Amino acid sequence: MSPRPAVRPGGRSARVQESVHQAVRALQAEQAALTVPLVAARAGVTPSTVYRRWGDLKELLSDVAVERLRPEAPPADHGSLRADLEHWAAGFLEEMSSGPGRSYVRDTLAGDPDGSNAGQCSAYAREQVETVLARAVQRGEHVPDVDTVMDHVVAPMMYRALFRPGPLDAGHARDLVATVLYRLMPLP
Amino acid sequence: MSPRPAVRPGGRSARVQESVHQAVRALQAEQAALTVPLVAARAGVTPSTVYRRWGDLKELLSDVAVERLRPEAPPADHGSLRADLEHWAAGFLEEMSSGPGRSYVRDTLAGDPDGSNAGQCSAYAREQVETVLARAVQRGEHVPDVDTVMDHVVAPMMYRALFRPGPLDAGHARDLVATVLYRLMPLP
DNA sequence: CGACTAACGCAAAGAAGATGCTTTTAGCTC
DNA sequence: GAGCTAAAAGCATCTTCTTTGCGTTAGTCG
Repeated sequence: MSPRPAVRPGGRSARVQESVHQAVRALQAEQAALTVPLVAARAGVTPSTVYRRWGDLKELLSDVAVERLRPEAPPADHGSLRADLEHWAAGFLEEMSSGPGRSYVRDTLAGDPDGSNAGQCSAYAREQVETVLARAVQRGEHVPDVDTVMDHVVAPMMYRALFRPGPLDAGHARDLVATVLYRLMPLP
Repeated sequence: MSPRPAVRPGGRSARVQESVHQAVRALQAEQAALTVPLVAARAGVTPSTVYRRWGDLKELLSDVAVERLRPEAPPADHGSLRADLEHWAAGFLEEMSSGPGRSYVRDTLAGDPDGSNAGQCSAYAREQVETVLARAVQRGEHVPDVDTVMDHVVAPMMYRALFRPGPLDAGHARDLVATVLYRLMPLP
């Protein structure tokens, strides 16, 4: 969340921010070296503008990364809580354990002095889970607590993505969902 | 892990590495600005030495951070699996959610291109858990799988420490342990 | 529509990072 | 344990990034 003062969000400021973010994404896509002067040049902006608004490259990367982690759509409806959760969890694990996904999460954490971007990242996942659970409630299903899902489905996947090298087993997502639904569900 | 080539671990190299690590810790303790030249000066070494061995500041910080995350002693023995796990988990949460602890974990992740330091960080926790479980087996207790504990106790705590701002509830650690022991234990 | 001010551009100064070459010294062989 | 080899550290220099003061532009509000 940190265009530093976050004031004056309209007009030129907004254009500059968008232009700079876009420049970062472009350079990342090209595997190019990533420095403030290069980003600024690509964005058609002077370096000092970037330094003044973001402080340093890490914070800029954190802002760009958290933006990329924003879900593009609510989780698909597969007709049941279990199916919804399994599909969403599989997709989440896929994204977070991919090369780019790992980078985005690490960038988010790295350039985030006050933890607000990390919080936002977690909030995105939480919203998705809440959507799935709310839908299940509408169906009359018995659902677990959001925090239970965060602790026992989201957290284990994120932990493995961050702390374990190597590709992740997709079956793991399914197992975690099954564990929550059939062993951790509060009594009806 | 990564003094770049990691070769020649004796003599001068070792002294330089220790001296540089110590300089980083000293500057961190003083809240001083942290740059390679400053660290080098404090360590009585030329900056180019640091650049050649660690590549950049982030990697150096990662190495120092993972070093600080190494447990100093095996978990205390409190006479039962539950007590051992609860105490260890409480301590772990305390450490990871403290200001410095959070920084160490973030530094570890940030300057770790190949994920080896992150892996080491996770391995430390895993060793501690294994020690607790092995002791319980010796006592004849029925114990959960290490991976189950990692997924449902360690991961949730780490997730909250990293992604949620604000202090953490110590009772949470206890709850997670109870959940694993009484709801997720594989049948005897 | 005019004053106010946040945000940007520009340029210069200061600090950090990179690199070729030399010197030291750990580790190995005989 | 003396000499050889090459890894690692020192040194000097050059490049690049970062910071900062000041003038200008352009949203915003009365």
